[in-house]
Amino acid sequence: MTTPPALDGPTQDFLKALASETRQQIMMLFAAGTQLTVGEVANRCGLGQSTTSEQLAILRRGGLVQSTRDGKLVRYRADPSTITTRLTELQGYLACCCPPPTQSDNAFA
Amino acid sequence: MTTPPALDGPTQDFLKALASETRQQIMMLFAAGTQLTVGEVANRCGLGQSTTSEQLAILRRGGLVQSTRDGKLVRYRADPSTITTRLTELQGYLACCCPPPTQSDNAFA
DNA sequence: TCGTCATATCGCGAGAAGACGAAATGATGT
DNA sequence: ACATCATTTCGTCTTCTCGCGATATGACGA
Repeated sequence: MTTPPALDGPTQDFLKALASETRQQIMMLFAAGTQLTVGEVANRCGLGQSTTSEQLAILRRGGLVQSTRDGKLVRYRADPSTITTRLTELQGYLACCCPPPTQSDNAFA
Repeated sequence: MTTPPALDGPTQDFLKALASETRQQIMMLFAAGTQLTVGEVANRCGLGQSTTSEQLAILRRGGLVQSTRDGKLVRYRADPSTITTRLTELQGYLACCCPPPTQSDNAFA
């Protein structure tokens, strides 16, 4: 009862994944459809191998990246469709906290 | 060099503010332009008074809520215009991590 | 099967975040 | 000025997160 509704699980994971500067930097590496292995990501952002693997797993849970096995490598890339979905959900959530900006957003005290 | 560009400060604060279930619940209380005092928020989500004040401060830093002094009370409410701004910035950030999708899945508002 | 390479998982220590009660600040009424 | 009420700030504790190295899993080639 003391728990008003919050966000659903997937959107939770999405926000948590994004709420880390390290993971934001990782996401930047996937600009323009770039695919990278765990090792490549680790090198480019100066993180340990295990750390990188863990952070990528968090990003995957959040729907920000996808992964594919390619032999002994695992290639990660951005997951645009899920990102768009989550972003839309987030907008919907925030929309119900925001009065419609059409008219009622007025600042007279 | 090991630090590729991340998000700017305001968007950082926005994401961090949102990445907490407690704060998400608080935001829900401000649906439809509702204004609430710190004490009211504390009661409704079963948190201590000081905790609530601190969480509201984080939400304010993130641009999610505004506050106004009204006598000895402080009334908090959602900050729709800033929310919209931050959300748009976030979309822009994520857009550059997403390959231009075949334009079939683009939910740009 | 065995060895090797890439990735994932485990265990750990350091630091940040969350919640609380107590004390400080600010505003109002007497 | 003083008392009072709402809020903020402070000190503390507990819990979670981040990064690491070490170890386990999985895939390939000899």
